[in-house]
Amino acid sequence: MTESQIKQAGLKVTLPRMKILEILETGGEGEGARHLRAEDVYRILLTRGEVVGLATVYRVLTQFEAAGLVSRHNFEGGHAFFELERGTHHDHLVCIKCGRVVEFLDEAIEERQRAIAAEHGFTLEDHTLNILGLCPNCQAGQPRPS
Amino acid sequence: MTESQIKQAGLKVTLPRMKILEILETGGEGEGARHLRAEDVYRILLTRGEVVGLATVYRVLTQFEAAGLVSRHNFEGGHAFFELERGTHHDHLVCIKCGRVVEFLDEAIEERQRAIAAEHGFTLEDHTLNILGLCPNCQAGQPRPS
DNA sequence: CGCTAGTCGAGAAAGCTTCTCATTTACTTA
DNA sequence: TAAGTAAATGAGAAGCTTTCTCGACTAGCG
Ligand SMILES: [Mn+2]
Ligand SMILES: [Mn+2]
Ligand SMILES: [Zn+2]
Ligand SMILES: [Zn+2]
Repeated sequence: MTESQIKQAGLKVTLPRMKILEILETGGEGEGARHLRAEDVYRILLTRGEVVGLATVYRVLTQFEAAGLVSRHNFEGGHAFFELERGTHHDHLVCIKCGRVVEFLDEAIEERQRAIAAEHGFTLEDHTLNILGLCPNCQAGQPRPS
Repeated sequence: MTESQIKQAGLKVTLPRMKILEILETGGEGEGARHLRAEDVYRILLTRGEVVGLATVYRVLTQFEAAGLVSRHNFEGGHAFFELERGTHHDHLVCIKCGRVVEFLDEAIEERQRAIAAEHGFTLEDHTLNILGLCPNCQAGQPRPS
């Protein structure tokens, strides 16, 4: 339940926080867009007539990240994407044309990374792997912006 | 030789371009810092008393990238890093404390990525893999900013 | 040497993100 | 339920990296 997640994070249960968490859960509109920019979250709130400041969206997303509720990704292009943390690590396949994101997990790659960090005497804290290419739609005709 | 590289790219051989290329080659000062931000390149130029505009640094780095002379990386934290292109692809192990960068190439990982893109019907255009952790120095006592 | 397209530097501007601060709100206590 | 208080909010200013604009300058060519 969303309320308890916020409480657990040591944060007050406020309307903006609940709305933002709900948008991250449902992906906003019909689309199940799991990876949203702060601007996307803000725009969805506006569409619904909710009055939440953009500064609050950034602030809350950053707090949720610190609390482990969401994770932040820096795909190519500068702006950060946020997604609800589901406890299971995964990496991303990103379409460079329409932005579609497919998630995957490959244990062989994970294992090689652990080995590589160890070989160089590094501790392994985190990693980011993004595979960039064209999705099936975009290889064919018109991209459906999905 | 640096001049011919610039010419080959279809660019005029100008002083700012040669200086910037030279900095990317030598890493600026004594340190062989192979991964530099635009700001770093600009600061090294200033240190040497060279008068080159920051806009020119960004413009030239972008041109070099388009020409295949340098590659651009977006490690965590927003700003881009540039390094001289040596023709051989590699990924990066980055120290989250001192910023030290170690390069590596793992054919098993490369192969798995090709397979994953194919499984999902994506073409494989590019990928970025950054392993984040603490380097040996930073695990021990004081980090030497190397 | 002179032409011209390409390039430069400086400052303005853009675009994303964070900060400031007066006002409002959630939670605690009575 | 009514205060009291610390936390949170919203609007706009500000910060930062990167890009754009434009008048001045220059490399490359004949
Ligand atoms: Mn994801
Ligand atoms: Mn490198
Ligand atoms: Zn696509
Ligand atoms: Zn280190």
